[in-house]
Amino acid sequence: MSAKVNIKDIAKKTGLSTTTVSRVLNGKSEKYRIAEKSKQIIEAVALELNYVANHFATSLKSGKSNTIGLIVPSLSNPFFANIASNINAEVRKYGYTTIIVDSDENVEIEKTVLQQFIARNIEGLIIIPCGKEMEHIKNVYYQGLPLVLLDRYFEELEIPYVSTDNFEGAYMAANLLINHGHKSILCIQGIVDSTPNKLRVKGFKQAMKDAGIENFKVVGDAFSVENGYSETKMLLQNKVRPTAIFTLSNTIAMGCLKALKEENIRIPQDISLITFDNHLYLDFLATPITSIAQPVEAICKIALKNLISNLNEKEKTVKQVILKPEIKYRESISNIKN
Amino acid sequence: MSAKVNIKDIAKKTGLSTTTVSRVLNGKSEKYRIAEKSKQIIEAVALELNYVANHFATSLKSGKSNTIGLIVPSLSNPFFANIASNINAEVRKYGYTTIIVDSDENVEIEKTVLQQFIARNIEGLIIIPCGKEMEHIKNVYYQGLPLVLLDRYFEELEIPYVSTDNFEGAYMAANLLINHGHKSILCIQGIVDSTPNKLRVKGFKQAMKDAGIENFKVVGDAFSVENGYSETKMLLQNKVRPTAIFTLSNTIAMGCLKALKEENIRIPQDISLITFDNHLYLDFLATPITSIAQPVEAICKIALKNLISNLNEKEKTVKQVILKPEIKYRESISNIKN
DNA sequence: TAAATATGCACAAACGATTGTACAATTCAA
DNA sequence: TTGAATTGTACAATCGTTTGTGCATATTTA
Repeated sequence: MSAKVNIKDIAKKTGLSTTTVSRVLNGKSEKYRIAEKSKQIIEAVALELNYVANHFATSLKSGKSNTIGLIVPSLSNPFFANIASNINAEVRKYGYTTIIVDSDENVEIEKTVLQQFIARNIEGLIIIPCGKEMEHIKNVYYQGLPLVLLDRYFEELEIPYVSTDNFEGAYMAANLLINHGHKSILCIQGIVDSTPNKLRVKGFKQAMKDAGIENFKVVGDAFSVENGYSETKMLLQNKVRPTAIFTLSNTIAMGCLKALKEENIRIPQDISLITFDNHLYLDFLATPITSIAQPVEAICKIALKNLISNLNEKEKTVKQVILKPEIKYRESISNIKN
Repeated sequence: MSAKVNIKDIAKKTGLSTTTVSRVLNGKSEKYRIAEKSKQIIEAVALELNYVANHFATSLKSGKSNTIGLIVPSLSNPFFANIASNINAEVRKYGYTTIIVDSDENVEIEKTVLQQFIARNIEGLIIIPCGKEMEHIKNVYYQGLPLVLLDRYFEELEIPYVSTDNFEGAYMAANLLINHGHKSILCIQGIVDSTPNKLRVKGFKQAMKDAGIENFKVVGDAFSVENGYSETKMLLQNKVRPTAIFTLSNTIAMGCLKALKEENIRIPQDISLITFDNHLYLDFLATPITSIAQPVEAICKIALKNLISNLNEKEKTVKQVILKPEIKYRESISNIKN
């Protein structure tokens, strides 16, 4: 990188002091009564030399970074990628810059990134945690860093979050199956210890219980395509199969689909399927898959509004928001009533 | 944010100087013969106070940021999200941190982000440009910032890039259609001025020409779902329809699919379809869509290897790499020969 | 015309970390 | 016992900005 121009270079070239240069370049020429002529000269030279203020120096001095950090567990998951895209656009509206990092569903990476973010003086943090540990997040929160959890949160903490009503969503999904006469259902779950997963499983079980159904199973352990695939494969080894599957994420559904296809199991004739998370492609599948859609845009907007308001005020208002999911009715559930 | 601990706090608490603290914390205690006892005390206190070095100060002093910037046009496009995820993981292996930013297919945002990256002293840049302008990218490149273009590049410049053989890919795709007897083909393109688009269109046209077919059209103007949708909708207004469609990206294909479905056009019975870009879900569609797969992982790995080698050496070696695409044969093309 | 006010700008300290060098204290050799 | 060598640490400058304050010079007022 060729030597970058700094404020000193401009000062030298214009014959003015760095003070004056700085003031002009920060739009404070009025306040400090810099002569119009000086102002123009400085601006011209800055333009000519292609000056860009060193962010480190600025931030070091001001303590402000104008940056919001975003940690997502995996950008290759369209659900999270979509969130990242939304957050990115929304953050820009507020005049901040987003730094997005992918933690790869790895708590250690998550911790490291958190440290880096702190070292970079981020002003606010939006995080979709891996979900296995919370100590490090709790720490930075109590140290005063404004943050909002997205999607995955920790029920027992007072940290702000915006998420979907996972219990309700799962309950709705299970109920839909039940209402179509399904009495033997398999639920393929994601990360066992994560709150959304726990609540989804809880909602699922509650629906089963309320309907007096005991023939159900919950398997799996990751929000991944592989997990959906292998669990479905294993399922299909058995002679006795459930009549319906409920996958707790779009990635799991994708893996499930793959396994079903390999074994030539048709949806919904041979088995019914419903999944958490919506996506455009679900409409175009061999059988469009009924899904529980999370209000992603609203989640992002609210999270950011929440965060920004905490950024500006010294007092923190803790807001924990749960939004209602919505069923996208498609054709993957067969009615087997009687 | 409660006052962060700095090196001074540790110095005060240990009764040692900031110099000594800094040296210990940077693993230079050997070099400067810091007493083992001092070292242990400092390390203990740093741990206790939860010290994190201020990245701005460090970088300001050293001029190093240990950061690679990545600009993608849209994270909601799975193709780019996937690249981001790959790059992120790959960069970590080299000990750097990735900062990902979404330019929203907006050149102005791209320019702004570039400035911010420079202000943040990024050491290397990977960029998938919006594709409409190149001046700003050219400038930073010639100022000495190591960078690699991904996917979209500029043929006439000597800037390094890694991309797919777009001409070849499109030629293969068109040829596949032709070999199945198609003589009336519609191509829905993306951003008209972008290199990949131009080359794909060129490959498409060349195949047509080589086969002596003149009944083809190229329409559209964006790598977006909307573009695919509206172009297909418009197409379907006509009485005379092509027998096949070639979409130049997965997003366009998605929109096309939507329109076809709305109009109850079946694939491949009523119309055949082939698309650029591969994705897992293409396998599970009503009719699995044949696609031209780009070697995403390889692209990312090579790009990064390329970038890192330029990071370490003062001399820049310009590498422009074109990788071969691959056809993923699925069931969306009907044979209408004779 | 002298005093008061306004105008335009620069000095120097500070942000937090790093580092060449200098210096005091300890140990060693003779 | 004294000078040399070794050991352990601190001083102070520096990175590029920002900013409170103060000092000239110019302008206005009476």
